[in-house]
Amino acid sequence: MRIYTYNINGIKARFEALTRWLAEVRPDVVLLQEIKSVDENFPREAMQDLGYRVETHGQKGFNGVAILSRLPLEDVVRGLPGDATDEQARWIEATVIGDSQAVRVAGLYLPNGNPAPGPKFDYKLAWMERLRTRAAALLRTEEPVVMAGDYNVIPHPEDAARPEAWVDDALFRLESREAFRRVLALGYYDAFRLRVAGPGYYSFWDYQAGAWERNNGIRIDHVLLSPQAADLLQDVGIARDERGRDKPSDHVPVWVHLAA
DNA sequence: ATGCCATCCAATGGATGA
Repeated sequence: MRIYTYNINGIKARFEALTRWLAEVRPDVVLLQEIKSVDENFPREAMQDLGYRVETHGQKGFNGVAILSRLPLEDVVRGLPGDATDEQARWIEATVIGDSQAVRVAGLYLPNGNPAPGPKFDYKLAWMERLRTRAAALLRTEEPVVMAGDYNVIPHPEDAARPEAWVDDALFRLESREAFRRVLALGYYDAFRLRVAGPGYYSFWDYQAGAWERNNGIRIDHVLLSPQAADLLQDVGIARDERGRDKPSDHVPVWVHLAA
C-alpha cells in the first residue's frame, strides 16, 4: 500500500497538476491538504474517473482536507475530536482496506501558528494537544496507524536549509517542536527518519525570493507511523521533483510504502 | 526583509499562508 501526503494549495488551481500526477504515479492512498474548497465544489467525478474513492472535509476558501483511495474506505471521521467549537477543516480519518490488512489513516493540516506569540500560536498549540490525545486513542486500537500531513513543524535544525531564519517562527519555536515531540513520545515514528539521516531533505519551498532555485526549503510534511505500521514499512520518499514542474504547489508529496 | 509570490473570495483590494 503506497500512501502519499500532499498539500496541494488549492484544488481548483492544482487540478491539472494533480490529475496528471495521479495518472502518472497511481498512488493507492492520497491524503490531501489545503483543498481550499467546500465539499460540493471538489472535483469528485474526475477523481472517480481515475479510479479513486473520494472523502472530503472542506470549508470555504481556506484549509480543507481529503482522502483519495483506490482501496475501499470505512469508518470516515471528519474533524479532530476534542473541541466542538472548532470550525476549521484540518483533519480526516478513515480505515483503508488493504490487500493483506487494514490501516487506519489520518490526514491532517496542522495550523501554521504565526505570528507567535499570539492567538494563532495559542490555537496551534491547543490543536497539537488535541492531536496528542487523538494519537494516543488511535495507538490503543493496536491497528497500524498512519498520521500524515502538513504538520507545519520543522522538527530539527537539519530540517531547514537556513534554520537561523526560523528561530522565532511558529514552525520552529521550541513550543511547537516540543509538542511534536510529545506526539512521537507516545510511540510514533517519523517514517522518513526511519530510513534517511542527515540534512538537505525538504518538503516545502516558498514561492518567493527564489526559494526553490536556491534550495531554501524546510521539511514540514511528515508521515507518522504507529509501531504496528512501522513494522510494515518497506520504503519512504519525498517527491521533490514535483516542485520543479508546471504550476506546482509550494509543497511536494511525501510517501510511504507499507506491506499491507 | 517590511510578504519578494500564490491562492481564494469578492471586487479592481483584503486575508491568509510559512
